[in-house]
Amino acid sequence: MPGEDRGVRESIIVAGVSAFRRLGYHGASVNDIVSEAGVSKGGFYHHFPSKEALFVEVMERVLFIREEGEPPAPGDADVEERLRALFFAPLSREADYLPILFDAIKASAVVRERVAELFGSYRERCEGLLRRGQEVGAVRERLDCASWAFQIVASIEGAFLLSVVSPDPTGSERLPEALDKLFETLWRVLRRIDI
Amino acid sequence: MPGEDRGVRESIIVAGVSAFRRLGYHGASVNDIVSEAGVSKGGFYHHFPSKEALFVEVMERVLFIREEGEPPAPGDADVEERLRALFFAPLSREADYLPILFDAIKASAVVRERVAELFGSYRERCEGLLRRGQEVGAVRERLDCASWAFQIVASIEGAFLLSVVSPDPTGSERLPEALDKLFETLWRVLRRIDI
Amino acid sequence: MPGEDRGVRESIIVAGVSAFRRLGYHGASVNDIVSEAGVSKGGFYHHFPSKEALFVEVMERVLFIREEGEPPAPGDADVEERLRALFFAPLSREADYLPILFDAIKASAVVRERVAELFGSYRERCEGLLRRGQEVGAVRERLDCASWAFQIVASIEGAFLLSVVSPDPTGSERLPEALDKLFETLWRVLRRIDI
Amino acid sequence: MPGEDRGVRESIIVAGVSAFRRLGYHGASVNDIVSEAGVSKGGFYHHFPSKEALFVEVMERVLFIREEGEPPAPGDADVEERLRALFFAPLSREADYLPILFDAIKASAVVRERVAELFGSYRERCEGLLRRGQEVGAVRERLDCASWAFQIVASIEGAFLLSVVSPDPTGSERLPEALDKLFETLWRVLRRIDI
DNA sequence: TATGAATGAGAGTTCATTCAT
DNA sequence: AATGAATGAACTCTCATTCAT
Repeated sequence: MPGEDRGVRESIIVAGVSAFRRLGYHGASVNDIVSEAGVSKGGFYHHFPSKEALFVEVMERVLFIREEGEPPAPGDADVEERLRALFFAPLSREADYLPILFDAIKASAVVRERVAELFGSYRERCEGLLRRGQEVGAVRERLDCASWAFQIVASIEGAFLLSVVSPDPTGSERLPEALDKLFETLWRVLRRIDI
Repeated sequence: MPGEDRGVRESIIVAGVSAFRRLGYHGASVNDIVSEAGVSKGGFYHHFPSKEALFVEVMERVLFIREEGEPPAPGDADVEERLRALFFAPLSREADYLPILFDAIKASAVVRERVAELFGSYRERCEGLLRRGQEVGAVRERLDCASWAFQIVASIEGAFLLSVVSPDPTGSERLPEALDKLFETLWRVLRRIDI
Repeated sequence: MPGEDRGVRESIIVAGVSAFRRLGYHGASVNDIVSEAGVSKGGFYHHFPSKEALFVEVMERVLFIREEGEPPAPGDADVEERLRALFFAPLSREADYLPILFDAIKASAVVRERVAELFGSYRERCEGLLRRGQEVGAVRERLDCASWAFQIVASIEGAFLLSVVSPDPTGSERLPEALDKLFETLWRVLRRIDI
Repeated sequence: MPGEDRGVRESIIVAGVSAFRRLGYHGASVNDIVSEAGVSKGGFYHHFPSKEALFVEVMERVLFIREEGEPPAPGDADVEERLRALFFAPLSREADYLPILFDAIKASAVVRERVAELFGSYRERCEGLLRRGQEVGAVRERLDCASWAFQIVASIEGAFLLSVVSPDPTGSERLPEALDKLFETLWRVLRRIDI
């Protein structure tokens, strides 16, 4: 029964998302996950070849920044809007997964590669947008797009990281606000011919 | 023999630094550490109550940004220099320890608290410096110092994080250069009355 | 459809022969076998009550020395020819199945019994042939046929065993040649009135 | 305490010998072995890196045919005696370990290599002895020593194999007697200029 | 007939920690 | 102070077999 099938897989993934979040990659045992999912151990390994494989799937689901919001804007001066959309897209993912990622990264080459890909593609999309801005005249001409793309991603990921580490709610409450300010500043810097 | 004693502790810490870096917090077993240190297991537990305790000590040593370089500047307009020093201080620490931190953070409340403290104090020092800059007139008056301090730390830590994940050397080679540009930009923004 | 039915059974057996050879009795899982056979797990258990049952069937097919080549010789002095045929018959079976047999023998009483039967019947046929040789005058009278039959079988099986274990091709290349020499010697010994 | 140390290792090996014999390589679990040895699982893995490693050690102990009984005979015509000693040496080892060996051989390359070595060295010693017999004049000159050495080992191992498989005690009771006859025959054949 | 998802006991192995010496 | 053998719970993963569909 395909519905049931998808149901079991799905419930394992959901349990995985929750268990990994609560306990970390190493802290969450397959037993934890299957008992939370209400599935037998054999069932788990019927659907996933390993705990690592489940984690990769969980990661895709939780961290992947969807491409939406970007392509439907082929216009002229909408570079700002598109950059803004890209900038705030990570806010939609589950912020507290960043440390868990790094919990897994030493244990799994696959995770390492996937994360590098993730950040790399994000950086590339930033860079592409900046270049397009230059063509259109919305971004200042003499600008090292690659280096600025790196910096943008770094600021965002760093903000996530800090908001997660800080145990007081003030820190995490500050996140959207901080990103807001960050974007305004960056945008000012980027669009001026001369700062 | 107190000299020997300190020698044993020290060699355990050194081995810990290296083993944790290579293998991560979970990946490095106490066996790995003691055999690298040339110390017996009993010796290890004589000096450290647990693996976690060693990790905290290793963390202090590797990540703690020393207060030095800051106090010797009580002058007037040297806020820029002091901010620059603070900004680049993390570069001297071992960059690849950031993911290892997150490997440990889920497994140890102590580590979690210490990391929060670490980032918190760094942010506070940034904020203090910015306020001092406002007093002296080196930083523009109307500036949310707390929020900008957050942003500065985020950019730095984010840059480290990306440089660690990216497998290509370009990414990590880019780090000092990127931080350089980041600082210049930020400083321009911070000091101008009007951007 | 009976044709299809036999086809499924057959393909399971063929896959079993191959999987057991490659991986051994314990090493070959039912999954390995059914996926090699292109059959579902349910299909497997429809045709065989257990993995052990399949192995017994595989064993029959691979190891059983067929009676053919023997009965069509009711003549007088053809004892030598018939003994020679019996002697070399095992060469036609798949030599590398001997260790796999022993892989299974501890796990299955049925296999154990069947193997004992197999070797027993071979020994009996040897013994019968020797006795017939005595009647006919082709084999020396005073000869402990039972004991010599045992010895013949031992030499053959031992040769197989060694040829399988030895990793260098010389060893296995030597097998037919060695059996040749062995037969010549034995035959000389057996047929002489006095050695 | 070195005495205690050797005691634990020893008791694990003894339990291994017994458990492997009763249950086979796959059938004997580490749990079986440690509970028979009265040792904890951790203790087992403190002394042996794996079940496979224990098996290799057990195998050495049970199957290795010690070199003794051979070197103290540098004389002239004692080739017969030395060959006889070599021939019957395997009788002192534990006969029923042969199938267990093959149970393990598919699962472990190390075991496979060690067994090949074992049989190979035995064959070489046979061959050397035959050559020495030729020099001394005790063995007929025109004799393919390599091929006969192979045949001797094959006969012995095959006899063991059969004696183990056959469930009736007659079969195993027959073993020393059969080896006796086998040796007499072989020796006659080997020493005669013309058979 | 045929499917393949589900089972769950049990496999080998790891590891932080303890403690008798 | 120092040793390293010993512990045992917990780990990830396997697999022959069952059974609802």
